[in-house]
Amino acid sequence: MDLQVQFGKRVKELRLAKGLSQEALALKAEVDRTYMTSVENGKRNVAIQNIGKIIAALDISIQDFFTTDIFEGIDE
Amino acid sequence: MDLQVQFGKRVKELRLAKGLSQEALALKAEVDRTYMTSVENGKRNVAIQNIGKIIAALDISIQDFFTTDIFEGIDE
DNA sequence: TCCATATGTGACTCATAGTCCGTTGACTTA
DNA sequence: TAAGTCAACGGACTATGAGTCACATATGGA
Repeated sequence: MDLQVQFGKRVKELRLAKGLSQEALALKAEVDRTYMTSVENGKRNVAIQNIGKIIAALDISIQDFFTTDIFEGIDE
Repeated sequence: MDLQVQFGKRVKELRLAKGLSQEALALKAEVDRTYMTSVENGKRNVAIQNIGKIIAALDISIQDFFTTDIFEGIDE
């Protein structure tokens, strides 16, 4: 599985756990709603600045964000 | 401190620990030599695909890469 | 049925990610 | 004095990510 796909899955997982809509999270992260949609669906090769914004909006540390089975076994 | 700066520091730290030159790591990660320099110096807003390539070239898991004090306290 | 909320998609512009050519300076070894 | 390795930088270039929009779809409630 592609890393950008894994990233999207993780974002969606954490967003749903917080009971937020894509739009609410996008607002908090200061990105466009449709951009957030494509990130969650693994369509975007997100750059690290936006990764930081999104993780911060999820109220989780970088460490905790990446510490999950989703990121086991990167194909690349 | 900026996330892309923290990322660069972490890459450099792990690269030196492995005794690799920037060029050797760049070759392994399949990115440009000059690009690796600017990444380590926090000048690049690296996209997640290249983050994956670089971390893989460092022979470390995503989890372990981000589990370090360097990533404590993101300003964003 | 109508309306609001939530999500997804294709296309677009523009800034920049990333490559490839080279140079320079610091350091090391011969 | 070379001659080599390494890190950093720069200019020019191409590929692609950032950011936005119109529009579509699905759902649930009044």
